[in-house]
Amino acid sequence: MRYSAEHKNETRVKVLRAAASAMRAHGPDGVGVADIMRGVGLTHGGFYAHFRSKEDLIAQAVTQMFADARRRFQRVTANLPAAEALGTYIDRYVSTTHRDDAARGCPLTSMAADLARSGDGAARAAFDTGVRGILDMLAAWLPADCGVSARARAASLLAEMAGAVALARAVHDADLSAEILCECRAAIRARAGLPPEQQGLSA
Amino acid sequence: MRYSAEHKNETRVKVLRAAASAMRAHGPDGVGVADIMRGVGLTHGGFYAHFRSKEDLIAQAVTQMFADARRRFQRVTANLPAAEALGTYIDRYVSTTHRDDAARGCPLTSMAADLARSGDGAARAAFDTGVRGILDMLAAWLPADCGVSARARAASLLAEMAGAVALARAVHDADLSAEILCECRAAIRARAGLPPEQQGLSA
DNA sequence: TGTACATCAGTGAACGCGCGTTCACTGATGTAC
DNA sequence: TGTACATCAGTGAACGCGCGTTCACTGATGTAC
Repeated sequence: MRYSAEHKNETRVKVLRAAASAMRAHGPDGVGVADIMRGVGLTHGGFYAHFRSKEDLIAQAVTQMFADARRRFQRVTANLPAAEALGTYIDRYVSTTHRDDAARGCPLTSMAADLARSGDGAARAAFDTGVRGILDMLAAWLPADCGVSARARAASLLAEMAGAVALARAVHDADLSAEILCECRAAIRARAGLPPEQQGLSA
Repeated sequence: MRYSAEHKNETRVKVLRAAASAMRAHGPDGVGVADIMRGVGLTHGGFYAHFRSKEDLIAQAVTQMFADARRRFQRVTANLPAAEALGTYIDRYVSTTHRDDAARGCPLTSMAADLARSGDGAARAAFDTGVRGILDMLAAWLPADCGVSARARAASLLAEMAGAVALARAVHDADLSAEILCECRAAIRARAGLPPEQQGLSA
């Protein structure tokens, strides 16, 4: 069946979004081409009308993941002043919600190890671009402090955020996992110059 | 050929060590049973004389990884006072050496994402034990500060250490990777109450 | 002490299985006349 | 306007391949007599 040009692009984007979600949840090697196509209501054979290979898909999906995460976040922080946007970002990042929803979360936490082991230059380049984007965003919200540049503080805060969520996901014990998130969130807020979270909002 | 009881155990430990290295470098799904056995000079069929399944091997290898990392570290910090041991731990952890040698490094950075996706209860329990061990070790070196418990500070510092190395490994650009390690190491040392590193030691 | 047998770590061929990829085919739609 | 043809997204069977696992077998050594 012949389809319009817009139809083809719509399908491509649907496959890309499905891949970006599934790969964040299960890793790039944890999802098959057939799984992704089935999730979009197609069969695996059609995949190669849109992507040269699975490697090509992974590289494009990495860009898609950062775009997804950024869009979701900007929907919440539009027009907030710097301190509030930063506080919102930290609280949403270092949360049980983010921990439990890797499919829609930040690629840093879910994809870093897979990409570190991968020889796929395009995917890694896309990852670098994504990391720089987040660092720039954080640095723009942060004033320099005690002679440490905003950029340096951004790198340090981002590392703790990503590490906290990665650890909280890996740890099986619910109390230990919650403890890690809670302590890290408090430390990160303090380091970012934000007031402590209000008590009583969480159980 | 019949072998002595010690021989069997020696083989088991050799397989376990080889698995612990290879899995940290390539992920548990990135190494095959046959690869590991070949690395020890045996064929794949003999594997099942030592382990019930690959899942069983992974769980035991996780324990082995933490033991390996701990032994390597204790060799360097034996009998050091707390502040020096802590400083040594941080400097070694957040380093290009550790970044470039995942096979002999901390399982937190290399295995967290894989275990988070895994349904293997035994492996995850072993990981929890390992995380608690590192947290206890760090907490013992850290005094409480500003009403924040040593344990809470340990969790926060460990998250940044693990996150920094994970990011530095994933990022492809050498400058960005080095920048992340350098800034995070400085921030972590400062937060741990240690003096800044001496300049001039690194190029 | 010497002999016959049992044991069992290790071998290597074989098995299902799922994966990424290929390919001949389909058929609705765009295009040329 | 109507007709013949070309296009190409999508189908589904088939392919090689590597993986985890099984299994009949080997043969040096421990054990029973």
